[in-house]
Amino acid sequence: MQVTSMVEDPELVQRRRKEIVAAAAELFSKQGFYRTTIKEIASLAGISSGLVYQYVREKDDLLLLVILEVVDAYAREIPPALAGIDDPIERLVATVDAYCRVVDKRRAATVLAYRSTKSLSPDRRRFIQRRELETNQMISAAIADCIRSRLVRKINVDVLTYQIVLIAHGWALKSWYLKTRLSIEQYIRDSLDILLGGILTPSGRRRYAARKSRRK
Amino acid sequence: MQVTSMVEDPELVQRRRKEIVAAAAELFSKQGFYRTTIKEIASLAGISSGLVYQYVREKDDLLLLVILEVVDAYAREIPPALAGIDDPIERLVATVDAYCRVVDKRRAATVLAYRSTKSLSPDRRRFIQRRELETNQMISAAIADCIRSRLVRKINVDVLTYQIVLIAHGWALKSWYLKTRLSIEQYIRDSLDILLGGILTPSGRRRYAARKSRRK
DNA sequence: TACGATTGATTGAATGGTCAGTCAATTAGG
DNA sequence: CCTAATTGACTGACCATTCAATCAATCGTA
Repeated sequence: MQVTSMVEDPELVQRRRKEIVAAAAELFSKQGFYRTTIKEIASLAGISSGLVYQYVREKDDLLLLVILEVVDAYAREIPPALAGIDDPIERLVATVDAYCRVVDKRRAATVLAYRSTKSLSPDRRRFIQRRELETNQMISAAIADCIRSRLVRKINVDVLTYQIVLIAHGWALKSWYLKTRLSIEQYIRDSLDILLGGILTPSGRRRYAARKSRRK
Repeated sequence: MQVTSMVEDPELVQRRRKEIVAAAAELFSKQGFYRTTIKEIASLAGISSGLVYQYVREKDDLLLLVILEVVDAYAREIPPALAGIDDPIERLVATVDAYCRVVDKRRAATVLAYRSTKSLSPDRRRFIQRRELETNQMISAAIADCIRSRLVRKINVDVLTYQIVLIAHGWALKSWYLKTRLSIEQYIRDSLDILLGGILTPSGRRRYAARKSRRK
């Protein structure tokens, strides 16, 4: 599970790993995991191919480290964005905003995570998924808060949480289209407008309510 | 761009390709593109490895055919679900419902499409993206209809379209979590409830409106 | 009808290239 | 000098792709 290194000096291990993982992230994002060779990674990191294996046991380790980087960035960068915000709605908005911005900063890596999580060993995949759930937990908490204060009605928290996660990830996954039409600011604004403003007009609401009672 | 075959008889080509692509889809979904060998595909399809190359020029062709299958399924199966539905809201609901169900039937293949589209040549990737846009067009049309009839307010159609696409795809992408907690029927119902019912309570709406005017 | 010739499908062994991972030799710094 | 870090040539496996050989079906002709 843990990735082990042959080198003793922990400071050196940290520095070198950072360089290697950065190089790996760049190449994996651009070319994909399987099309990237250790030689390429090493040369981009400015070291020899053999040295990589002093800091990592196998190529798969690099994939784990790269994906972990992304997932941790989410967990690391969202909380500070909420600091000092009390109103539940404001917190929810800030969460969505922060999540989208973290993803925006790491679009390529986010897409990589989607492409490659399945290439991890089952153990490691589960490990990443657990981390992902921890991030989602922050979103769920913000939603639950809103419900507790009666600002949001009792919708399915899991489903809304994933809608938000997917809105954020969607900015990376579909950036080939979205980026040609919107800035991240507009995307966040319009997404929140749909989510919080609701989409129906008063007459739409009447129609929808009628439909619902008909279905009963 | 087109995938060519060495075999003359078009009937045979169609039958064999169907077998080969089905085998490829199954193995690519389970093991990923790069971990799957032509030998495995051939033996699952009940033929020799050499024969595969009579129906396909290279391994990459198989990936294109497999992904095309999925994307086409969307375009093929959504329209019939809308037949005879006139009310714009009902059409929108039916579109979301149909899309989610198509994805549900092809969860593994949908995930595969996300994992592997980047492994296609740029030309082929663009080709698939164009197909995807055609599918999205159906969703956008349903939304635009609702707006035209004043049942939905003037939200950003592109953004809402992608929210819906991602809700549908999300069922496949996050099925490792969602499937343990919901059935597809519940997922569709709860997603629509959030989307159409809106999430805010009256007091939430007041709060949100106040926030918006403050921002101006 | 019979049977050699032709065509096209099919097989699977052989080829060639690629790369992950290893290790003996070299370097640097303490 | 030691010792840990570093190099890069090397190895062994693996696998996409090719191709010579086989097989089955159909055709043409007597």
